[in-house]
Order: sequence, then C-alpha cells, then structure tokens
Amino acid sequence: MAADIPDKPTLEGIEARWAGHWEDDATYRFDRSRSRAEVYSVDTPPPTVSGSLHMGSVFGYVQTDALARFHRMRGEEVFYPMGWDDNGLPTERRVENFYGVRCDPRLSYDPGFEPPAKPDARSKVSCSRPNFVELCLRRTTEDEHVFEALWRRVGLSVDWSLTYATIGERSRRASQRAFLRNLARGEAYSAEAPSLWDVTFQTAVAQAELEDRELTAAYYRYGFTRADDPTTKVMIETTRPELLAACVALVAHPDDDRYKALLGTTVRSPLFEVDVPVLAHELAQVDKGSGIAMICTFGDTTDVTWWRELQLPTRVIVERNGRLKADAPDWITTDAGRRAYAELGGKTVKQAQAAVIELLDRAGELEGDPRPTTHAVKFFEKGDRPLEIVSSRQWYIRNGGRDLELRQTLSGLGKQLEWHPAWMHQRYESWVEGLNGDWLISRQRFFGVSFPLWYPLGQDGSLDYDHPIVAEEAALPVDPSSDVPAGYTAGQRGVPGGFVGDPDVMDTWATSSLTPQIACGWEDDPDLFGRTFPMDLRPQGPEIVRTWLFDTVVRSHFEHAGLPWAHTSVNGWILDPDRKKMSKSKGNVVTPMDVLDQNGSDAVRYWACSARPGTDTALDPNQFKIGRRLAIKLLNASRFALSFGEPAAPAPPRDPLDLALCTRLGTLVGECTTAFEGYDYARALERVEAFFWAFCDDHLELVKQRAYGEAGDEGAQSARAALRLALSVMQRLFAPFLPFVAEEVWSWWQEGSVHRAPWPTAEELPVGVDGLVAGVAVSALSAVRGAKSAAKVSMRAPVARLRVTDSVERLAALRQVEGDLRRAGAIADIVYVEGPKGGYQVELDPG
RNA sequence: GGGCGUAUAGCUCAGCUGGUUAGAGCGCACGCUUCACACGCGUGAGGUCACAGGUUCGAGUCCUGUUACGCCCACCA
Repeated sequence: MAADIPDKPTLEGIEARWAGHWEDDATYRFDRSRSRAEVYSVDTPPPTVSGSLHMGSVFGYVQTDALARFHRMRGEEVFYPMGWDDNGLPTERRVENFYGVRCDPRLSYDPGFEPPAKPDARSKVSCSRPNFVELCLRRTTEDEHVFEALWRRVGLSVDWSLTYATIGERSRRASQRAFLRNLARGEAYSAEAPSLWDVTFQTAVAQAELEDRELTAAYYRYGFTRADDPTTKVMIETTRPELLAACVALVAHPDDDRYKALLGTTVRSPLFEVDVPVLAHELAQVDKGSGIAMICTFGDTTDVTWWRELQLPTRVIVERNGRLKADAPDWITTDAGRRAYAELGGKTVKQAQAAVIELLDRAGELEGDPRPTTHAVKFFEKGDRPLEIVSSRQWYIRNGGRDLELRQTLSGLGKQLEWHPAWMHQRYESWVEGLNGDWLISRQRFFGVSFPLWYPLGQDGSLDYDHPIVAEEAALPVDPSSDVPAGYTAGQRGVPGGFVGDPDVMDTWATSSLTPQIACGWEDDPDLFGRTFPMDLRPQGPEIVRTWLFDTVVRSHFEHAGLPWAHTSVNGWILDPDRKKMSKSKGNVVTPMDVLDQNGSDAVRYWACSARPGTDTALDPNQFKIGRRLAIKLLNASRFALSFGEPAAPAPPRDPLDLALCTRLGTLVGECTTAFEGYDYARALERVEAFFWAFCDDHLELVKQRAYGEAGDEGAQSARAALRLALSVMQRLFAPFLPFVAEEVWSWWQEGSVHRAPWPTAEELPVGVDGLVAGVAVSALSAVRGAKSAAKVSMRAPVARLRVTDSVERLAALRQVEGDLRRAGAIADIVYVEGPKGGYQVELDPG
C-alpha cells in the first residue's frame, strides 16, 4: 500500500497525468441509458471562440464544474456537453483582421482563393461570401482547439464527445427548424420598419445588443418661420441639426400654453424652406429645450414613436453607410433649399453637422452660442459609431415587446426559474419590463445561419415578401443562396417569375437561444432529448441575462410551452486588483494559460470557487497561492495519515478523540451537502477547507504518536481507522474543487476515480459522541504551545506540569484525551483543578 | 428617473434564520531543524462591523434614511 505513495509528493505534472487518465477511462462520459430522473443536465455556455481568453472565462466555468462534479458524485448522471459559439459578427471581425480580407457578397466563389500572406489591415482583400465563410470555419476550428486545451487543463468534467458548434450542421438545422415553426405559428414575421442600424457593420441590430455611451454634444437653437406670421419664429433646440433636412414636424405638449395657438399650423424650416406641421403629443416635454421638438426621420427612438403615432411622412436623408444622400431629396423644392442641401450631400453625419451649423450661422439663423451638454447615445455594443435609425425590411420574433399578455407570460416563466443567487432574477424582470419592440433577428452579414427562405420574383421583377417560399424541414439545413426551393429550377434564380434567396443571416442569439435544443438533440435524437430535456442548470454570466437567457426562455416557451431548465446560476464579474472591471483596453488582462502554468489548475480553481455565487471578485494572485498551498497540504497530510498503515482489522474507531473527529466529520458533510444543494459551492469549499486545516494542525498533532503505536496497539488501530475515515471524507469533499490533487491522493489507496466515488454521507461515520473532548484538547494544547512560544523554545520542549482550571464537565472531557494531550505537548504531569473558568498554567521543564 | 448588489482588521473575504470577549487567510511582528509538509509549524499585534436614526433585554445581523463604489433597466428632442 504505502509503496504506491511517493516519498516526496508533488503537484508537478498531475494535470497532464490525470487529464490523460480521465480521457482514457471515459470518467466523465455520459451514460445515455439513464432515465431523465437520474440525469442532471447542464446547458453549458458556448464560449465565443473568436473572443480573447481571459480569467473571466475560467471563473464561471470552474464554478459550474464544481456543481457538476457534486451532482455526479451524488449519483446523478451528469449530461455536460460543450459548445463553441463561432457564428456571428465577432468571428467575422476576427477573420477580417486575422487574414486581411473583406467579404464582398457580389463576388462569386473562387476555389483557389488564398488570403494574403501578410495581412494588411488598411487594404483588405475582397473575397466572395463562400470564400469568406471558409476562412471563418478555418479560423474557428483553430480557436476551438485552443479553448478545448484550456478547458481540459483547468479540469472541466465535460464529456468531450458531446460538443457542438453554433455554425455546425446540427445548430443550423435546429435554428432553421425553430424559425420555420415560429413562422408557421405566427411567432416570427417580417416587416419594413425603422430599426437601429450600425453604419460601420451595415447591419440592423437588436435592442439587446445596445449600450448607452455618454457623449459630449451641444444644443443648437434656431427658428422655424410661422406661415401665418412670417415675422415670428418658433425656436427649437436640437443636438442633431444635421437632420434638419429630414424634419417632418414640430411637436409640443398639448397643454403647453406657449404653443397651443400654433397647433395645427404650419412652419417653414430654415435653410431648406420645407413646410412642416406643428403637432401635439403627450411625450413632448415642456421643460426640455424650448419645449417644442423638431421631429426628423429618424434622429432617435422618440422620433420613431412620434412618426408612427402621428402618421408623419418618411423623409430619409441618412443612408446605410452613415452618409447623407448625395442629391437633394424631392421634398426640398426651393432653389435656396436645394443649394443648401448641396453643401451636405455625401457627407458623413458628423461632417454634415458641421456644414449645417456653418450654413445656419452664415444665414444668421443660429441664436446664441451652442449650449454644451452630455447625453447618452445608443451604440451597438461592438461598434464605435453611434447608431442611426433606418427603415428596412427585417425579420422579427415576438418577445412580448409589443404584446402585454406574452410579456406577462415570459415574466411568469422568469419567476418559475430558480435563480442562484435569487436576486439575479431582478435583471431578467427589469429587462422584460423595459422591452420596447419585438426581437429583430435578421442581420445583413455573412457568417451565420441563413434564413431557410426564398421569395417569389414577380414578372415585373418585384419581390413578394408576403409569401416567402419556405424550406422543407427534412431538407434542413439549407443555404438559400445556393439551394433551390422545391418546384423551381436553379435557372430561375433571380429571373422574373423565379425566385431569390433571403440574403440575410440570423442574429447569433437566434441560434444560441436554442442551445438546450441543440445540445439535447431536439428532433435529431429524440431518445437523448427525452433523457436530458428540459435541462437542470443554465450557468452564465450576468451580462447576457437579457440576451442568452431571456431569448432561450422565449424560444422554449414557443416550442415546448415551458422553461428549458429548472435552475440558472449567474456568476459575478472579475475585477482587477484595483476593483475595476477587467478589460482588454485597460491592458489588465492576464492570459489564463500563464496563470495555470504558474500556479497549477487546482490553485486557480480554488480562487474561482472561493468567490460567492454572483459576487464580483477581484483577481487576487494571493488567492492562487493559498489554493496551491492547500493542494500541497492535501498531498502531504494524505501521505502522512496513510503512512501509519491500514488498521489490522476493520475495527471502527473507539478512542474518544477519534470518535469526536467522526462526529464533527458528520457535521461537516451535512454542511457541505446543504451548501451544494443550494448551489453555494463557495460555502462548501470554505467549510471543508477550514475543517481540513484544523484537522492537520490539531487532530493529526494530537494523535500522531498514538497512531505510531506509542500508546499501544488498540489506540493505534483506532487512530489509524479514524484518520482513514477522515481522509476518505475530506478527499471526496475536496474533489469538486481540486479535482487533480484529490484524484492523486485518492489513487494512492482507493480503487477507481474519486470523481465517480459516492458523495460522503453522515451514515458512513460512527456517531453519538460528546463533541467536548476535541474542544478541550485543542484549547489545552494551544495553551501549552503559547507558553513554549513565549519562552522561545521548541514545541518539543518538555513540560513539567500543566495545571488546568475548568468546569467539571470540561475537566472530565479533558481526562478522556489526557494521553494524546501529554504526548502531543510532551507534558509530564497534568493537574486538574475545578474552577469557574478555563485557565491554564504551564510549567516548562527547567532541564 | 426606477432597480439590484457591495460597504466588517493594512489587503482579500467569512459571519446562514439577531444571543456570551467579531472570525479566517494573506501581510506584519516574534519564535521553532517538531521524526508529513520550511511550498512548513507555533504564538501574537491589529477592527468606533460606511454614516445617522429606530425596533429589541440584546443589532455586524432587522427597519428607515444618507453616503461611496459597481452594475442593470428606462421614450436620454
């Protein structure tokens, strides 16, 4: 037995060794013969493989892994797949920069295309969409290898035979199938409507992808001329004077006495000389600016509301590339107006603003100086130019944004879900409350899941958007740009009377919102689906509650009329040591592999698992050291406790101190189990860690001489049996957190993997012993240590006499452990004195 | 504007349903060749529990308000 235990145990190399064994032994392989009731299934977040690896990636995944390992040891069959989120804009951007290419959908496929040997960010080489998609696939395959290596290194107990990619065939099939069913049931629809538009990426974006950024701006004040009284002007203030040419109305509050008389009249815009009506609307704020607003199509989302509710005309001047239309629009009819517009045509929004100000100023129309302000402007979260609003045809999925009943249903599903921690539910609720439109899922991009649709082309060349030709489910996935719909021939593509494919791709969340269906084999593998869905746990980061979590609930509600999982755990943020959010731009991101190399996987896992669920946590290198120390201590303590040999007979512990240890182990097991059942891995770790250090410092010190045999055979047998029980329990309790070192020490004396060993229970342990003995023994030993420390002598220095003053009960308990105490403290004589309070007098041996 | 979270020793954090002198680790100080571990062990110093009220026999813990930091949401001319 002891021959299997290294003399000098070390952490070096254990990650590679055990990762290899786990792979060879299929330790984490999902057993699909188990029923749904026996399965615990985890909807693992597919990491964005084109994103950079950072410690935040490790943080949440390790916490989830600890939960998964607990459930596995409890006897549940853990379904723990891993996905790769490789479709979408992040990959496109990465591929553009990595290879120095740009997708031009007008080009046709070039089978021999190779990207430039030296990518030049300033002059990217154009390639066709199929070539571009090929490069995306090539890049993501590489990225996925890097991610898998990291996950294996950090010890995630996923079943690596269960992987999927969001651009993979199964994902595309599921996305298209779910969309077609949404369409058939009326849950998806297309519409021509104003939507938020990113001029850099030239795609529509969804509400969930917005973020506000504070920008400095200025209010410009100028007047519209009253038609009934050309000598009087109606002053407005705006931050977007460049949209003056797109003005369709002025709006004031109906109760605003200043403007009541104007309502229903017409005013003429400066420079462009366009007549617009003055109208009333409740949303106009009396105390904002001059109290009367210039409505343009479209300056912001309020303009859209007014435009819709007041049925105003559409006057678009900003094009999809973020520049003003080159030629004067037809609603500007005067020569002066058209001359003014000629100064703006073709300019970017920013340039146009400067030009308009210049024109207004020259014409003497500006009143006063610009009034500086800062205001929040909507940006695409991945973009760096403000969003514009353009009108375009897009696909939407209903999400309650314009339907109170659906919104309430989805809100109710959020309440049914068990949130860990519970207060994270608030994010979901406030998101649902604030929805202001349906979910825009179409993107004018290239690397994503196509819409499985074609549109009939009329004899006049017009597209019939109202009667899309849908793909057959059996044919999925399809690519409408190359596949031909049933009933047509390839030659009919793009010709009158024929068809055209939908050119757009789905928003990446339209696929990610189906990860439970994709991972569980929805429709593709009904047997697996029946054993794994609905899933047990959705772990995720807090920033994507509004996207990934909410969207997944929406899809599951439509497709399965219920929640896709029972629980969700939301992890916190990683903050750098200055308590700032980690971000690449601040240069405070460290590479996870380096951290793992320097500290060891278990040490990094210790750090991650020390963080309370949902709580923001500083990246503190100190925590790695503490974790590493713990792992090393587990090696040494295990080796030591096992070195006394096996008890001769399978006799249970009999010594009072050993039995007290067993009792406290039982309490520990209860605490850890309760904590894990409540998804509080951190509390479980804290408990077993504290117990383990006390075990090493006190119990091991108190019993080691007895375990050597210095107090006779019976005492030795009891000590050895108790040490082994304690070791068995603690090694298993540590296994979810420190899987490598736990497996290492377990392998020295046990059969099989600790990760498939049963989670410990109190029933394994002898019970019914007064816990007082451990406490009195430890406090007496501490007193002796203190005296020796004060005298600056070795802990082995002999003590002539220890005089203990204490209550009758505590003295009685101490008598039961007198032998261990004397040996541990090298105490010759112990004197017991009944007294009011615990007190110790230590007489060191003068010799 | 609405909401959530955090605030406890120099640092990182525990403290669950209110109950005796508020805990841990790191760091610091002083020691210890102790036959598992010097990547170790022992001992110790260090805290008006953010602030102000209130409830209670008793508040770090409950209530009200305030402040700071982080975050979410909002129709932010």
